Amino acid sequence: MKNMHEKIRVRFAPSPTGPLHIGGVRTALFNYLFAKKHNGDFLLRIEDTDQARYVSGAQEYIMNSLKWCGIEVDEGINEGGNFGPYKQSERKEIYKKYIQILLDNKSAYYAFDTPEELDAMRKKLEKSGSSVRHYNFQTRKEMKNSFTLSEDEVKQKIKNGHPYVVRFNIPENEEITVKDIIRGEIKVNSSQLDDKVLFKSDGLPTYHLANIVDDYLMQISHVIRGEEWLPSLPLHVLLYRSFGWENKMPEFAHLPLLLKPSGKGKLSKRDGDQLGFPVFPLEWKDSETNETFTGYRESGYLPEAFINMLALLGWTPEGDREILSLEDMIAEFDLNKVHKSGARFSPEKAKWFNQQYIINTPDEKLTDLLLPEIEKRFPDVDVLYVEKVIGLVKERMQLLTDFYQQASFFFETPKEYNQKVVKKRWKEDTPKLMSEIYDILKNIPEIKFTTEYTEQAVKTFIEKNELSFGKILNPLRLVLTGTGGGPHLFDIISAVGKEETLFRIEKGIREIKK
RNA sequence: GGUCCGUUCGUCUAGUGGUUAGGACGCCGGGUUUUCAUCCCGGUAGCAGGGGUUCGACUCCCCUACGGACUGCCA
Repeated sequence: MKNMHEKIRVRFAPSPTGPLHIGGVRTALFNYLFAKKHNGDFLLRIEDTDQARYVSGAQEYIMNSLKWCGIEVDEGINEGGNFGPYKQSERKEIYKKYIQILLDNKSAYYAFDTPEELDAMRKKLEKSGSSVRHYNFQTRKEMKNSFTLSEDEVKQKIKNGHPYVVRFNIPENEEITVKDIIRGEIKVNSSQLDDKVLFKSDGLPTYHLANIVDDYLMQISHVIRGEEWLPSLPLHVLLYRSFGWENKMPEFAHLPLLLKPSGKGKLSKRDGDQLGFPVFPLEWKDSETNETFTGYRESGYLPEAFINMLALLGWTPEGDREILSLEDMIAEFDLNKVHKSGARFSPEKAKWFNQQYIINTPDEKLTDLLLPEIEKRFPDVDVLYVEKVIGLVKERMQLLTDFYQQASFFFETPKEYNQKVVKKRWKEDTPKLMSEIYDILKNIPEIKFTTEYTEQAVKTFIEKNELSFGKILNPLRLVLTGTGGGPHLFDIISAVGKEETLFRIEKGIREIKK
């Protein structure tokens, strides 16, 4: 099959039925990577043909999510383009025109069955033990449609405003071979397919019709979507044929699904909050239930880490490299290297990616990201001081939000002391030793209160008195930070300054008791 | 139930007939840091099972098992 399209054009076509979950983000990302790799266009099309499931705010949420991820849309509602409108609810007239073509060439037909009648038909088939439960070449003979009703009856019903749908006339016993870039050739017999509704009684098309018409009209060259669409691929191919567009048919690639971290099934909306990790890129508030779902952004992930992690779920670049920028990914992306099987999402690895990115992000940039929130907690902080602190603690942050527990003692005197550390490090003679350190530090002039100088002074004291380093350094750390860990001790001392250091030592001696 | 898709360490994966089956996360141990983290070194652990094809199968074919998707006037 030759690709008839001179220009690569792909689309991400979500339904605004709620927040985009990370599987959707990955689909968008792969579309974007593929487009950019081949100097093509990436379009965003909103598929809102189901007004019953429409959720307000979802469309904006989708756009904001892509933006946060650094996925730039070339054509869409906000960006414009020559193939609009990019929202299906605004394309009603177009679909009406195209469904008529199918009706005229007998590829589609009218059906008048009520939901109850359809339900009864399916129940009956199930009860009879039949393997097929579809509305198809067989069962349609017993239902109310263009095959069982006379042409006049059909016309009359429509004229009288009787609700109807338009169904696809699937041929009987025809071997259909479809090609998927990731999975190769797939063969299906048309008798297994059902006469899908293409046009609903509310005057709007279903996904299948709208999708094919729009992809054709928008000159989409490659359809890259989730694996859940694979079963309807034969139907879509048949639709292209019925329109006579087979030579303009896009190529298809069905992406493997994202699975739960443990247990069965694909990742779902609920998993995140139950298992303690986000499934949405951005925070989402459900306006109906007032529930809030956390997002990667709010949890302290860097977008670059987030998309890097996502990209490697189902795709591997050449070589052993795992840390890749968006540009790297574009350069390396290859649909043929996308896997066939579903990938289990790992929160642990997601954190690891984020940590790598935090470590490699310049202090200045991290400061920009964190400053607004830091200022809320500690008003009047000095920007340069914050930047310095970030430099000292960033390698022990997995999430941006870890900053507060890692660095609070740089901004405020410890309120309490970790009892485990107290027990282990605070001995009988510690208060006396601490007060000696107090005196030493007190004698250092303000201007010489640097990391190097204070360190030298304390070490000299230790050596002169033939003490162990741990005996001094550990309790000193405790009074300064309240805990047993953290950056280099003398970096902390010089950062908080002479006055505060002395105050903390004095406070520690006074408050810490065994 | 039916149709289709899939199956390499716990997880993400490399691997396309001949490899000591490689890497990463996690976990464990060691070193550096007299702290924690980072970093470095080492260890742990895998081709779902059964038949073929072949001189030779993780790689090709079939069956079974398991997993997944779909089976709506939802996408």
